[in-house]
Amino acid sequence: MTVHDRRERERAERHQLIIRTARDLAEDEGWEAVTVRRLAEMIEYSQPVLYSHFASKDAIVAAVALEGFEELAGELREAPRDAEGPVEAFTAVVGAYAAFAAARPTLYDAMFTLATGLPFGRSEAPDELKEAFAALAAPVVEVSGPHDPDTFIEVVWTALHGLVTLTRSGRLRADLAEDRLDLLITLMLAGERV
Amino acid sequence: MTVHDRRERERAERHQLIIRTARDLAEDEGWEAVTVRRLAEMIEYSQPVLYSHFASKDAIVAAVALEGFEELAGELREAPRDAEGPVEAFTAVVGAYAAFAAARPTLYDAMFTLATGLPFGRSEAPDELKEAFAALAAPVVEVSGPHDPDTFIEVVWTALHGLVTLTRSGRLRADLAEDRLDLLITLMLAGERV
DNA sequence: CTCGAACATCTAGCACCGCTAGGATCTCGG
DNA sequence: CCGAGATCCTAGCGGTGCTAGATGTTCGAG
Repeated sequence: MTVHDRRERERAERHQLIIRTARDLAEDEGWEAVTVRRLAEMIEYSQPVLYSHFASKDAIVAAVALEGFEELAGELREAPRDAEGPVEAFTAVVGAYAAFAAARPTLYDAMFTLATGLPFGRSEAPDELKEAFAALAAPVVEVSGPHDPDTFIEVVWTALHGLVTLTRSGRLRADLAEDRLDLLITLMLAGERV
Repeated sequence: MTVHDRRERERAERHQLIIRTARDLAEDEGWEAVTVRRLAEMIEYSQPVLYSHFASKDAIVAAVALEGFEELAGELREAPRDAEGPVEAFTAVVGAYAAFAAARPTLYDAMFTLATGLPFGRSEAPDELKEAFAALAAPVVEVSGPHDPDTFIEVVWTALHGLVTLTRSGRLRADLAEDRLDLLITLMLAGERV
């Protein structure tokens, strides 16, 4: 029994090692450097053992993406903690989202550009995803004003996503990211007073 | 002289044929089906001739993307033509942008997700790009209200981009795309009255 | 009119990719 | 002690983007 347990524990550790290695490598050299061969070499196992843990390479980046959603959820929950009033809470959570994307661009790519296989819509989505969305939604609906709350949160989220995505693409004036975020917040909050 | 001219003309035609074939194939079967081998087979030439026209496969999708920016610019210029007043012009151009992305998702991907090599920022950007941006910017700055016009147009564009991107990712309630667009327009216009 | 340079094109192949079949090795219960 | 099952690796398949070198074709100078 104990031997079997140790095996399972070691297997779980190796599972995590794969995810961490993939993430580290992606952050160091970009996702295009993350290949199954390279990963296998780094964890000092042959390629087939990777496939005993994950069905495909995409499943590995999906696992990294899931870690990302978990971390994002944590930071979004933390952000509005000390806020005084709904407007400040909204500003805090939106700022935290933008900060997350700016600080972990590679992870953000995995979550939104690479891991297309992850289900999102409604019920079949993983918990990590729903929790991240909920953590963003909570302070946002508080300032939805006269608008439909579900639509409002979706619009805020998509706008935020577009902002952080294009900011990093080099297609905007690079040094003015903060100004854009401030204006976006202003515009979203202006709706409250309509 | 005339022979040489004919050669050049045929070469230019083949250049266009490559771009059109890549675009058609991508629209039919997705960008992952667009390989150099497949392209070569379809235009009935060997692979190296593709490389006599384009430096890399990425350069081919960049050429498709450039076509996309040209078309987008055209539609954005056309949209506000019959508008009465700046608000209607703004609504029209924003709607045209969303309609373009919804109608040509494959092309939109080439423009914003795949063709990362295309320079955008400021001066070194291709004309097609600057014109598309300008066509969007013209009606948008008219409703920028008290905000900095340059920042306002960037925010509108990024928000719009995020909206159309995530709408197609299946991570939003699929049937409510119009509601989201309407709300986004409302929020952006609310700034005018601040 | 001829012949060598320049051009156009193709065949074949390199190094890599994701992924997997099949065999070797090790572990462990009976 | 032995056979079954788990574990892991070697080797390879069919694909990718890209290119070196050979082959044919065209054209202008002598």
